[in-house]
Amino acid sequence: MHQIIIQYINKHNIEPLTKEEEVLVVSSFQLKKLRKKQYFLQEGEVCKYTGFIIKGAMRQYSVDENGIEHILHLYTENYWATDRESSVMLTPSRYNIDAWEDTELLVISRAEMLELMEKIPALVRMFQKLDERNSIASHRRLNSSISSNAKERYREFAENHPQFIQRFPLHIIASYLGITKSTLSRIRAQ
Amino acid sequence: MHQIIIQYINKHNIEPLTKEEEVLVVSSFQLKKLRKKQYFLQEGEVCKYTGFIIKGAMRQYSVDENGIEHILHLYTENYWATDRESSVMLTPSRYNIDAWEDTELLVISRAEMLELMEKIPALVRMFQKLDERNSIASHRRLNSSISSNAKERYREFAENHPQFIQRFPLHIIASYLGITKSTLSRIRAQ
DNA sequence: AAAAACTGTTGCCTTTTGGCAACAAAAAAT
DNA sequence: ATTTTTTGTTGCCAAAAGGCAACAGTTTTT
Repeated sequence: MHQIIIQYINKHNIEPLTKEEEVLVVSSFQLKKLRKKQYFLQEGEVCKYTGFIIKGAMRQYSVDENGIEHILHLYTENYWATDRESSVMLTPSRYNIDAWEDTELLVISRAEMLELMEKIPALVRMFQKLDERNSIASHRRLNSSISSNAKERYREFAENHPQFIQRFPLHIIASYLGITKSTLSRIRAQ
Repeated sequence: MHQIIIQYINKHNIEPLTKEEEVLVVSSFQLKKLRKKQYFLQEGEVCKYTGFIIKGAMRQYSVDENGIEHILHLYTENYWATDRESSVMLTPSRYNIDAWEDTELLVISRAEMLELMEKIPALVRMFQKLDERNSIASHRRLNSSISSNAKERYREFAENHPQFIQRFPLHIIASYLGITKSTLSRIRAQ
């Protein structure tokens, strides 16, 4: 179980972790299991943990004043689930994160993560690379959002995230793209 | 001139830079002046440099197949201008970055930046903080983009970026928000 | 096995935004 | 000082997407 995250860290570094570092990592993360629909984070809470998904699927969303859910992030295996803003600034989150399927993740608090990063530079390098990659992905998503119509956005999404198409229903994907499920259905039919 | 970036780095660290580190920083960045409308980066080029803006304003945009510009980022003093994707992956950029006003920036290549970061941990910490802050800002912008209508997006933009309202005309801001200037004008009149 | 919940599609009407053009005022360039 | 360019607004019409509801098929739950 914890081997998965060791392999994941090693994949983002040239030198593999030492045995001591592996022991540190394993002892710092706790395995958490969520049932489908169970919350990892509810709006109004301060986000205290980051979770690395071993198995399953999750979603992060906000709910507007009309009760409509707006999905910002979808997660499957090897994704890190958190609300960074709440975690860093210690403010109540405006987001919810819950399990779309039964899900297993390795969870760590921010304080422990910071300690771990002090002790394991490979972890720091890994997160630097993830930040870089996420920054690039965000940038592309933003470009798509302001310069493409709904049909183009769906096409790009399908190209870039075929795995999400298989794991999530169309109304979830529609929300992630900022459109309604009936609009998405019509777009697919064109 | 270079003092500004020294102060900026120090602001993001607890301990100030040593004299040796300051000398290293100063000798690694070159001052570059751009006239209004002059490119920092043109689409199709690999982005070789990052620029820290000392004075002026810039914008980053893509141009669609109909020749319409879509603005992704606006920059003023203390912002870092670059196309990270092109820079990291060495691919031709799909974006343009140009000066909206006469602009002065301190410029460094990626290779030199990586060397400098090896030598100056404070720089690494600064960029980690910037990545964190940018990630949070991106997240908020994305949330706004998919869950708010144009009027709400403009209101949030005006609250969060009053300085941009003063430096950029409404058609630039409209494009940044993903709407047309006539729509923005109507929204403002409501 | 049956009932309930979920998913995806489609019809019809409304709302939001886009497209285009014209205009006036302000700012910039000459 | 004059001309040119830029900016912001507004009218009118078109297009894209939303809202709502209903339906059929599939999946999940009991």
